[in-house]
Amino acid sequence: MSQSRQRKPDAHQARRVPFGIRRARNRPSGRAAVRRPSRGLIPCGGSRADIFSSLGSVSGTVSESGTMSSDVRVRFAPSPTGYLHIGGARTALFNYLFARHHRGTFILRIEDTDRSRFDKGALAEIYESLRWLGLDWDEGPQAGGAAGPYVQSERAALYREHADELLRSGKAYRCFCTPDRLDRVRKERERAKAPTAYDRHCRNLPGGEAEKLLASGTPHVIRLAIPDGRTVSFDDRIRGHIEYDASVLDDLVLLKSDGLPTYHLANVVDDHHMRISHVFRGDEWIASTPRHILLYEAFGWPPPVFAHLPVILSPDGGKLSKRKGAASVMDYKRGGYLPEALFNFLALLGWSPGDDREKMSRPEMIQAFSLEKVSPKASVLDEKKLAWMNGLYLQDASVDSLRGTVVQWWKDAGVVGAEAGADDPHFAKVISLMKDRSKTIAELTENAAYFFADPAAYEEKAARKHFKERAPELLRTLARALEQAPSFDHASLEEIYRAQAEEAGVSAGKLIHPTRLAVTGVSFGPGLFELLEVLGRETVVRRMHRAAERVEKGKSHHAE
RNA sequence: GGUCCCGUCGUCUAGUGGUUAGGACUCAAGGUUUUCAUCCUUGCAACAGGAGUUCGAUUCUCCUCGGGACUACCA
Repeated sequence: MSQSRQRKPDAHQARRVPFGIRRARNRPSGRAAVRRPSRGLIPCGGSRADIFSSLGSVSGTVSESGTMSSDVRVRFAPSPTGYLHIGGARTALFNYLFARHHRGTFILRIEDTDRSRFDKGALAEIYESLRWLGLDWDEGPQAGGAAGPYVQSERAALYREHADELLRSGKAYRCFCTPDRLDRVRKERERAKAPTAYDRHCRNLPGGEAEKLLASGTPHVIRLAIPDGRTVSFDDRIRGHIEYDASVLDDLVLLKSDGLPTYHLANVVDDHHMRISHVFRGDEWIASTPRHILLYEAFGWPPPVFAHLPVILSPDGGKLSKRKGAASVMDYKRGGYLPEALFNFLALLGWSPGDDREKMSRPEMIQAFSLEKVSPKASVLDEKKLAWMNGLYLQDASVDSLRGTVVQWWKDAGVVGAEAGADDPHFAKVISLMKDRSKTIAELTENAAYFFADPAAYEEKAARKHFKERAPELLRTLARALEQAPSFDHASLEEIYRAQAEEAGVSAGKLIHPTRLAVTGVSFGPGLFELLEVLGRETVVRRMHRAAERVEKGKSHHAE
C-alpha cells in the first residue's frame, strides 16, 4: 500500500533525464530504447554549415541554473497561404517551449515556394498571431540571423544548386512527363487498385533522349531516385520507431518546372543549412519523412531528430475549420481570449507536465516541458475549458494590464466613444469590478454595458419578482436617501441600506434586488454597493426614478 | 486500393504488470454570498473489442473494429 504511494515521486525523479536521452515508445520495434547522446543528433558537416562552426559543440543538457546556450535549434515553418491555424500555433508553441527549455534557438522560416497560393495578408497574419501569443523567434524574418534569408523564395538559387548536385551524382533525374501523362498513369493505377506511385518512366530514358528533350527546352522537373530494396526507418521522438519499405515510396519531385523547389527539397536543404537539430511538425508529414531521410542520405547529411505532433480537432471530431467557429489564432483573439490563457491552454493540449498542474506561468511551462510527455493522440479543443482557463487569467490579471485591450473592445462595441482614453480612472473601476466575473473580454464588454448607458429594459423574470406594485414607492424612497447621502462610497451606501431595511423591518435583500434591477436592468453583477459607487450618484438616482416610472406605466415586463 | 499514425470518463489528461484507475473542464446536488461569478463539499462518468504472454494486464504482443494522415510540379 505504501509502496504505491511512494511510486509517484520516484517516477517523477526518473523523468528528469537529459534531453538527448529518452526511452522508446512501446512501438512494435523490438528496440528496447533509443538512447543517443545529444551531440549525435545535431546535423553538422556540409560546406555551408561551416560558418557556424565557431559555435562549437556544447552540451545539450542544461543545468537548472545554467545560462549556457545549447545546440538545440528548432524551427516553425509555416506556409503563407492562409491564417495561422490553431494547430499550427500549437506546433509553433511546442517548438518554442522546447527551444526555451534547452536554451536553444527558435527559428521562423517562411515556406512560400508555391507562388500560386502565396497570400501577403496571410503572411502578415502569421507574424501578428505569433507575436500576439508571445512566440518570439530568435532568427527569422524581422529578426535576422546568420542562416538567412529565412524566406524560401529568396533562396531559390540554393535549392537549384543542390538539385544539380544530385543530378550530377545520379541520385536524381530529370522527368519530362506531362501532367497529362501523370494523371493518366495515376488513374489507371487507381482503377487497378494498385499503389498510385509515379511509374519512374523517365528514370531510365533510352540513351541520349533526356539530353535531346533538355536541349529542345521541354519543361521538366527533377525527381529523387528512390533506391530499391531498402527499408527506411527513423525514431520519432513521440511515436517511437517507424519503418517504411522504400518500394512504397515514389520518386518525389524535388524541383518543379518553374524552377522552384517543392516542400521536400527546400525543407531538407534549409533544415540542414540552418542547422536544425529537431524537427517538430504536424503528423501529416509522417509519410513524407522516409523520403526526407533518403534525401538527407543522398546529400550525405545526418538527418535531424523528428517528432510529429498530433492534430487539433473540433468538438465534433472533425477538422477545426472556420465554418465550425474559431480555427485561427486571430479568431480566439477576436473571441476575447487573453494570449497568456490561450498559450497555457494550447500547451496542455497534447502535453502535460506529468502532475496535476494546469494553470502554469510561462517560465513554469518552459521548465517543465519535455517531449516525453507529449501525447501522440489527436485532441479536441474544448472551448468551455478554454473559457474557464481564460476566466482564471482574467481574475489574476491586473487592471492596468487589461485596460488597453478592454477599452479598445468597448470602443469597437460602441459603448464608449472613440476619443476615450484608456487611462480614464472610471474605466479602471469598471474593469476591476467586472473582470473577476467574466470569462472572456467579450463577456466583460457585454456585461459592462450598463456602466455606459441606462438599461433599455429590465430582465423579465427578475422584474416580476422585484418590481411589485410597491416598487415605485420603494425606489423613490431609496433614491431620496441616496440623494442625501453625505458620501457616495460603498461603505456609506451599505450603511444607508441596512438602516433603511431595519427601519422598514425587512431584510436588506428586499431593497438590494429592486435597486440592482433598476440601475442595471439585470439580476446579477458585482456587489451592489461597489456597483452604485462606480455608477455614481447622479446616474443611480436617475435610473431609480426612471425605473419607478416604468413600473407605474406597466412597462416593466418588457423583455430585454 | 496501398502505406503509415492514433485509441483511458462527453472533453483535456495522469498512469510504463499488482491503484477503490487519479486530477481538470462540463453537468447535477448542496454550502458560503444581497444577486451573479468566485470559493468549498459531494455526485455522475472511462481503460474500443477479442485472443495471447504472465500468478496477475489499462500497461507487453497479435488480430479485429473505429478514427485520422499521406498517396500533387500544395505545403
